This record gives sequence, structure tokens and C-alpha cells, in this order.
Amino acid sequence: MKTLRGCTSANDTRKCIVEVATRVFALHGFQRAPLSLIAFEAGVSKSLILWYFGSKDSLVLEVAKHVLPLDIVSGCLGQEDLGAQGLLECIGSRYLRKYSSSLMASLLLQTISLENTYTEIRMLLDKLCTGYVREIARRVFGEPLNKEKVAKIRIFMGSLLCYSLRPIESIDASKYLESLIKLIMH
Amino acid sequence: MKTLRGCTSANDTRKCIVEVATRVFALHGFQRAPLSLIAFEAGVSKSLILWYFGSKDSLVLEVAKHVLPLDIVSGCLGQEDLGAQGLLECIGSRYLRKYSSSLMASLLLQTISLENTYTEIRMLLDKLCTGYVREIARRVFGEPLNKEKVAKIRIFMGSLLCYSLRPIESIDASKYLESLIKLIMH
Amino acid sequence: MKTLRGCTSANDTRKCIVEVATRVFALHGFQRAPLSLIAFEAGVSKSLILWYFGSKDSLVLEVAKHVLPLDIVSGCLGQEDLGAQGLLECIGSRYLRKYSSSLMASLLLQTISLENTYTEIRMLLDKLCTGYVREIARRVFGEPLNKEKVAKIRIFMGSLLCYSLRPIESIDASKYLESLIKLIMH
Amino acid sequence: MKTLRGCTSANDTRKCIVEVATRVFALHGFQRAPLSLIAFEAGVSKSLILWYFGSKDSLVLEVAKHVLPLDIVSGCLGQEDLGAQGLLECIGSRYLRKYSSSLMASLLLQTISLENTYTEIRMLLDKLCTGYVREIARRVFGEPLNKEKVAKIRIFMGSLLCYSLRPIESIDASKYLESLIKLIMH
DNA sequence: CATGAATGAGCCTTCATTCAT
DNA sequence: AATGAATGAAGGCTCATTCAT
Repeated sequence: MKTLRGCTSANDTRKCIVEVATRVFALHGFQRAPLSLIAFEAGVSKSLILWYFGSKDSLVLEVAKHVLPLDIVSGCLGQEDLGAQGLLECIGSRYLRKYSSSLMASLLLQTISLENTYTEIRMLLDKLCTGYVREIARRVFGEPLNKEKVAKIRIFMGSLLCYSLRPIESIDASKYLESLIKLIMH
Repeated sequence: MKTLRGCTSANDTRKCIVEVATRVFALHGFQRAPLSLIAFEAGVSKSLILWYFGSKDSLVLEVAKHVLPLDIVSGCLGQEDLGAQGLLECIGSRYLRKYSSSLMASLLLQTISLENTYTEIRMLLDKLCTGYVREIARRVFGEPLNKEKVAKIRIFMGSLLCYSLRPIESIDASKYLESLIKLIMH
Repeated sequence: MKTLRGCTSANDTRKCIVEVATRVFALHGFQRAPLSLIAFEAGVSKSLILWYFGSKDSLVLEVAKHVLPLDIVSGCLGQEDLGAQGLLECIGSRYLRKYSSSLMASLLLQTISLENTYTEIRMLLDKLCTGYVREIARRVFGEPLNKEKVAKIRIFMGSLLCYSLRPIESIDASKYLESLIKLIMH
Repeated sequence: MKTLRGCTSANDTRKCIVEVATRVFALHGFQRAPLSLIAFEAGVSKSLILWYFGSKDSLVLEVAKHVLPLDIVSGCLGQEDLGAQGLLECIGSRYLRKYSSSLMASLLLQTISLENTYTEIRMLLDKLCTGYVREIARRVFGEPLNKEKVAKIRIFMGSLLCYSLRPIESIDASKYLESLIKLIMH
């Protein structure tokens, strides 16, 4: 195998391409980033990327799926020993860490924009904004679920998104999260 | 002047183009929407669009600037007789109305994504997220300004964004806004 | 009439356009120079240029015709009191003066290139290189005309062209002309 | 590889494209000749041309460089056994042969016109008109170099150019060259 | 005379994709 | 698994030209 540039996982070409593509997509946008640039950055040929992924769309989709915070949310929900506040802390801290670089934040935004283009993205977002949000609400505020409880979790998620997109210089992530949770939990 | 299709302001070609472009960009994305499609939808020639705007980029920029909620925020800030809660209600209700259609919401998202491409968009977002947010915080919570107050307004804005992107079926906009303001004002 | 910029003959729009066009064509080339640029430089509208000349091609032709040295040659030939050397001096000095600016020299080159595009240019060049050259040869070397005499005049003309295109820094035009005439007249 | 039409070097796509482009440029002019025409004439796709050359400008430049007579001059200067007259005969005969077709002559003219557009062309012309001309002058007339010697070589080159552009029907190239050299060497 | 609005043809270029090796 | 060669579709943009006023 050729030496691949700028890859952490240097021994798996496929993973390496995804890794490089993520970076390039973040910098240039899914549409604007040509396969040739990704190929160049990864030190492979365009053809190889297509050999692995079949089409640019598939690559975009693969990257996009990794970008969404579904893994974080499902991961924290899986920790059944977490209390109400613990769950929010778990999600919040991992969320803010994942999108702490402006590259990842930009990519998140772009991925959400893709929901009109890729059905799969829309379904994932549905799962996140409806299914998971309701599950979090249940875990945090207890049964029975009502509108206000759901709204609060949405506010929680929205505030995380908004901070990731434009971190407030004078307030670091953990302080912000602390204020946010206090507000939500009242 | 030719009969222009699908235009409210049928007697001003330039405005009509912006109007149609806004719709087309929302549906297909800034990048994916070709000028030819906008031209077709507006019933004019591609050349005419370029004659008015010089380049596709300029048209994108013009549309993008109209999409951001700066007009709303500055408009409400201008109403000096509004109290703390009144100000938030003003901004919130207009915001949720502006982006009540999924088209406008999608466009807002895409516009934010453009901040790495167009300096002017970045500056407007800076103005919104720094300047205006601080001014709102001052008006709502009074001097002296501190981090927590700013954070709360950011939470307010982020929650509006998040709801616009994915309205909660069971909760209508006004109820959501009410809950949100209660939370913020505590 | 609008104030026309950069025109010597400010009171004749048509002449002014030709004047400005000559300059713009010299700088950018006949093909590359758009009518809009000429219009801008002349301070008139594109439409007006077309109103006067009918088409860009006609304007190009009009400028091109003025650029060729036919006027010089026929002018000097018209001075019947000139001797052999006097005739060459007349032609040579006016020629080198006309194309002393690199703009005019560049334009001359481009005009010659046009002979495959515009029949009229080809005919003018034919007239210059065949008719006039033979007439000069007759006046300079006397009857009967032979190949060598014609060749010498062609050498004379070619040398003038070549110097105009790339003046020799260390040799000024009059010195060059002097050497040239000495060579030709033997 | 596809069968390439109208190519001498049929087994080298890149060379074939240059060859066809040279012909097409000569007929239509660098500007007027669209890539699509060259592609059609060469029996390849436009895209392939761009794949090889990157841009039309690069192709133009590549063709233009081959058109200038630098190869001839440097080739003859390299033959150190040539005497004064032999050197001029070498350059003159090759020169007149290279541009014996009106296509090549036209292309030469156009290439010179490009010196305002492409720096590289200007540099090559500088090398030809200054460096090489002085070297020829030294070889032909011996040290020390003076203005008159340089001027004579310039006259020599200019006369070659002028004859190439418009061969004299009644005088064939070798006769013309003979007269020219006699004149120069006096 | 003079202009702005509007158009259409054409061109360079980008880019995803295919194919042979 | 990997690549270079080759293609075609599509898009943005330039620019001469036309038309109504």
C-alpha cells in the first residue's frame, strides 16, 4: 500500500480516506470539495476512492453519518447508571468536545443541511430529534412525558448546537454547560 | 418587460429575481441550484441575472443577507418601549414566523454554512452573535453584563434556531416560545 | 453630447470612439477587448458604438485601416520632388515615428494578423507589398524594374517593421534609418 | 488509445494534440479557435486536452514556444565550424523553410503578438532579439561589437520575417536570401 | 443621438464517472 | 487493490447584438 499522508489510521486505506475526506469536506463543503482534492490529500488516486465507495455520494453519506451526534446520545443513554443530571452532563460534555473544533462544527451544520438531499440523513435526524429527545426527556424528568419536558430537552440540544457553532469567547464550554443544565433542571 | 412568472413583486425585475432565487436556493441549495434554473423559474434569461448581479456569488450573497435574522433583532431592539420580556417576545415571535416554513429554515442553515466562504456573512454573524446578543442581554437583564447573562441569551437564540430547524409536532411555536422565555427569565 | 473622456477630438463622437478603440485594442488585442471596455473608456454606451459602426467587426476594420502605413507610403510617393534617398527618408522617418510607441507597433502586428479574417485588410496589404513596393523601387532605382530592386525595397520595409516591433536600445531610430538607407542604396 | 485523426505522431496523444492545435491555431487564430474544434480535429474530447495541458492558455503557450525560431538560431549558432556567411545561410535557409507555409508564417505573427499576454513569450523574444542577435553579430562581423553591426543583423532578421509574411511571387526564397546576405555582408 | 434592458450563442472549465490495464 | 487515460454532462461567465424608449 502506498504511504498515505495525514492519516492516523495509516494501515487501513478505507478508514484513512474517510478521515481525510472528513477534513476536506469540513474545509471546503461537501459540494465544493472535489474527489480529486481528497485523493491528493490522502495520497491515493481518485479511482481508488471510487473503488472503495462506489460514488461520491456514498462517501459523503458515510462521512455525514459519522458527523451526527447520534453515537454520543445513544452512548450516554446506554449508561443506565446515570442520573438525570449525569445524563445531561454526559451528552453535553461529549457533544461540546466532538464539535470543539470549528471544522467539526461546520461539518455538523452542513450535514444537517443535507437532509433534503439524502433520505438517510433525514431519518437519522428524525431519530435524534424525536426518538432520542423523548427518551432523554423520560430519563431526565420521568414519566409521564409532556410537551414541556420535551421542549426543555430540545432547548438543551439547540443550545449545545448554537454554542458549538459560535463558542462564546469569554465563556468556556464547561461553564456554559453548567449554566445550561442548571437552567434546564431548574 | 417580460411577464415574470412566480413573482409577487412583478414590476421590479431585480426584486423578482431575488425572490425566485431565494425559493430555488432553499429547495436545491446554493451550490446545487444552477443559474439556469433560477432563470427558468423567473421567466428571464441567465444573462439577465448576471447583468443585474454580476455573478452567481453576488446573487447568493444578496439572498443570504436577507435570510439572516439581523433585521428582526435590530428591529426589535429599536422599539425602546419594550420591557425585558417584551423584547424576547418580539424577537422570538418574529424569528419563529420568519423561519416557519421549512424552506426558510433550510436556507438559514445554509447561510450560516457560508460563513467560511463569504467574509461578509461571517461579519454579519459576528455582529449578530456578539454585538446584538450582548445588547439584548443588557436590555433584558440590565447592567452590569456578565457571562451568565450573555450565555442565557445565546441559549435563547440557539433554542429558536433549533426549533425552526425541526419544529416539534406536538408543540406549536407560541407555546414553545412561552416555555423558552419562562426558562430564560426564570 | 456627453463629456467624452480621453479624447483629443472631443467634439466628434465618432472620431473619439475610434481614437479610444485604437488605444484599447492596442492594449488588449482586437479579440480580447470587449466593446464594453471601449464604451467605458470613451464614456459612452455600448449601444452608441454599435449605432455608429454597426458591429464590432466594422469598428475593428476601421481602426485596422488607420493603423497600416498605407497613408505614409502614398503620402511620400505623392511628393514628386523627392529624390531616391529623399523618398526612403520620407517613408522611413514617418514610419518609425508612427510606430514609435509600443502600442502602435503592437497594433500594427495585430492588424497584419487580421489578413486571414478580413478580406479588406488582405487587399490593403497586397496593395502595400506589391503595388507600392514596386512603385517605390521604380522611383528609387529607376526603370527597368527587376527582382533585385524589388527585393531591396522589401528588405527596407521589413527592416522598418522589425525595428518598430523591437527598437534597439542602443541605437535610436534615425541612426538605424541612416544605416538602413546606406545599405539599401549601397 | 483511440485512433487519432490527422496526426503524424499517432502514437503519442500529447504530441498529436499539439500538432493538431498548431494547425487549428494557425487557421483560426489563438483566440478564435475553440478547444472544441481542436478536440474534434484531433478526434479526442475537449476534456482530454485539458487533462493534458490544464488550460487552454497552457496549450497556447506550448504551441507558441515551438513556433518561435529560437531553435533554429541556437541550432546554427551551435555549429561552430560555420563561417560568417555560412552562419547567415544556415539561419536564413532554415528560417525561410520553417515559415514557408503561410500557416506557420501566420502563426509566427500571432505568437509575437502574444508578448503582451504571456511573460514567457516576451522573455523568449528578448532572448532572440537581444542575446542571440548580438551573438550572431559577433560571429559574423567579429569583435568589437558596435551598433552598426547589431543593426545589420536586425535588418537581416527583419527581412527574413518580412519575406516569410509575404513571399515575393517573382523571387524565390533562396534568391531572396542570397541578395539579402550580399547586402548585409556588403 | 443615446441608453438601459434583455437575449443567445459559445467557450472554458470543473468534476464525477468509466474503462482498460 | 490500484492507477492513468479518457469521457460527458453541466455550469458560470463573456460578449456581441437587438429592441424599446
